[in-house]
Amino acid sequence: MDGGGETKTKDVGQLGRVTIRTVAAHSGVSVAAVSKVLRNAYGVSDNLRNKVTASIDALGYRPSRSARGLRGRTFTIGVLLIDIANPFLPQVIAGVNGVLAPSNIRAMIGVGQAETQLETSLIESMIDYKMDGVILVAPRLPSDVIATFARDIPIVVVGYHDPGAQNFDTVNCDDEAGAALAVQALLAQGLSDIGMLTVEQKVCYDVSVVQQRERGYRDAMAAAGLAKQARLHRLPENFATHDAALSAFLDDPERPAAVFCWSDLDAIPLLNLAAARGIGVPDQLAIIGYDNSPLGALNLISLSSVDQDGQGLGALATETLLSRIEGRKAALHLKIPPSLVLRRSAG
Amino acid sequence: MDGGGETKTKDVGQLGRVTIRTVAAHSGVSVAAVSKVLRNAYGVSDNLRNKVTASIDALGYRPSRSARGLRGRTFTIGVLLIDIANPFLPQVIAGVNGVLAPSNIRAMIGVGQAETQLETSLIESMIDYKMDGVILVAPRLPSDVIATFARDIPIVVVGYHDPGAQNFDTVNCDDEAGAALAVQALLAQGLSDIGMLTVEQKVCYDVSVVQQRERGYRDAMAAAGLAKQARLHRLPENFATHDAALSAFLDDPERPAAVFCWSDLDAIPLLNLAAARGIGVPDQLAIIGYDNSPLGALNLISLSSVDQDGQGLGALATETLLSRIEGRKAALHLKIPPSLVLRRSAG
DNA sequence: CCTAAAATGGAGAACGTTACACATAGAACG
DNA sequence: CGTTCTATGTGTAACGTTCTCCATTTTAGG
Repeated sequence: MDGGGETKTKDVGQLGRVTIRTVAAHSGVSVAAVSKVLRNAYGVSDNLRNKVTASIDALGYRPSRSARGLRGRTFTIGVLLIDIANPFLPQVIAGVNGVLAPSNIRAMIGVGQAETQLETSLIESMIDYKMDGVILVAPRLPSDVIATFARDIPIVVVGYHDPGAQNFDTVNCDDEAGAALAVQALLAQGLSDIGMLTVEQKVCYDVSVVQQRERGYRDAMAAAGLAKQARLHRLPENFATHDAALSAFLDDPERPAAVFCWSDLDAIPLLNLAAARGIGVPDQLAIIGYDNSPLGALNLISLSSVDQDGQGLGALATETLLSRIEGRKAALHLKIPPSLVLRRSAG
Repeated sequence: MDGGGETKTKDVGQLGRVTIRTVAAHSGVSVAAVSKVLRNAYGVSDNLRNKVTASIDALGYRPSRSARGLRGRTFTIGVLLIDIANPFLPQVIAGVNGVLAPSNIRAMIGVGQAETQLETSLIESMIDYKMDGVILVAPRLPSDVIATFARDIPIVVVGYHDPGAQNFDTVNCDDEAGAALAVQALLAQGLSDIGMLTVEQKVCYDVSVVQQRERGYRDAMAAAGLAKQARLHRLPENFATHDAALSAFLDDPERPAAVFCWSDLDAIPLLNLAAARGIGVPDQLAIIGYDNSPLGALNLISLSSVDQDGQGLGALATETLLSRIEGRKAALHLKIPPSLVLRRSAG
């Protein structure tokens, strides 16, 4: 039988793709039995399992995900990223891949480029591919649109504060607490003239991390008896115009002595522009960013920043999605705590 | 009939997924006719096409990619990235997405994390999903392994110099020319004591961009009559130990007056470490990197760097893959020219 | 008008796997 | 030994679409 098996291996190799039928013939059992082994279904003897597993190994069989998608699981999850250049996102992906590595589940990533139509199209592609579930990272989609998708596929959303959602899960850093950490650190340094640089976000503002960070800033200022001094400086939505807006902020004669910036994406350019103007950081302007991106750690930049543990977020979102895929219906809304990393720009 | 069509829309919405059978019934034609319309196949009258298209729109029908994968095209291409944190890669992805945007083809990305096993597993997933083709970006896979995969799926490889490959295409920046640009710029500044910082790469060194950049450096030095002075300083393969190696390079009493660095990934930390040591850049050490990553443009860093047009690479790779998917068999090996961006670190 | 060629639309099987129903063998119990 | 229960393995249809073959209709030319 073994010799025959080897002969068949060679013949099969010339006949095209190894299918479940090939494995069944090779191990002398039915197609349904092979399928049961593959799905780890109940009602399989050890003997049969060993026979089938040996044939799978000998033939190098891999199931077709397309065929599986018609009836069962594909062992793939989709991850939709708002864009790929944000230095926070590699950490999230590392967290996702870290959880999946020991399994046969793989992550496929779509990059939405902060365009609602492309985001929608990519989610649809993931549904049409019958992926087992989807993680959305900072999507620009209204909650009811996500809920509609959630009828077709399990969904976990990261960087999206919608605690009332019932059809999908959310996993977030506690952005209010993060902003408060920044304000408190500046206060602890004797600074009280503390502004916040935020950014315009017309789409989905109510569920955005931006709104949460603004609220955290305002509440922390109020808690310190500085509610009247709290000031938001709002950058325009179009990222390409941020340098001009940051320059205007720096050149404003009423510029605060310290600033909490909504993201390292703008804190680092701010620091850079300040240096070019001879504005001393932190002496004339203390700066705290958000995300603790790796480039902020460079000595030449040395940005203080709130760390939201992107890797932890990615890992938790993945575990949450896997539990939803397994059948959980009740929505989970999870928050992880931020931390503050102090560097030269403040403290 | 129109009223009946509307009634059916509502009923179908309650019966689950809209399938090709739903569309056929709605438009009063056969399943095969609808399929012909979807595939833009020959033998479809305008009248029938209009009827079917109207039904598709009315029902919001989207074909199942799983089902399509069993027999036809899925209109999805896979992109395998070596890792996601490399600042060059967002440009590549932007190039890919730019070419695909007007079509219904979508890109799904896998992140290999420079691990051969994970890379292999992700490519297999893309094959098992019956994606139409795959772009591999700087893969750590031997040429014969890629050729084996290319028997199952159209492949274009980026950042991988294998001009003899017959079963897959390559799209690269001319890395030799890029290195030469850097050397020539330093020579033009009167510098002749020019070293190169490169990195150990045991896997696939022969096809690597590293080897090409080393060769370009050596040839340019030789062309300037400086062959004897050409020196490579090799960083270890483990990225986590690069800071220590860069520090050792900076502390070496025989440190050259200028250095061409294989990548901004190490050029920026080098610049950072030099500043921390009070080493004047470019006066005591001129530095040119490779990739022209966005952070190198920050005033606080201001790194001179070879630009390899990541976006152009991504776009060209995508177009090349699409032509291979359409049936081209002859291998293409394309190179695009680099350019040099001079900033404060050299120039 | 007739004939031949081209265009059109449909029937039905293929694609590769899963899930369900059920026949049968083996185990447990009186 | 006979009956009941449990475990195992199999047959077969479903899943949603594409592809091939071919019957019929339409078009073109004499």
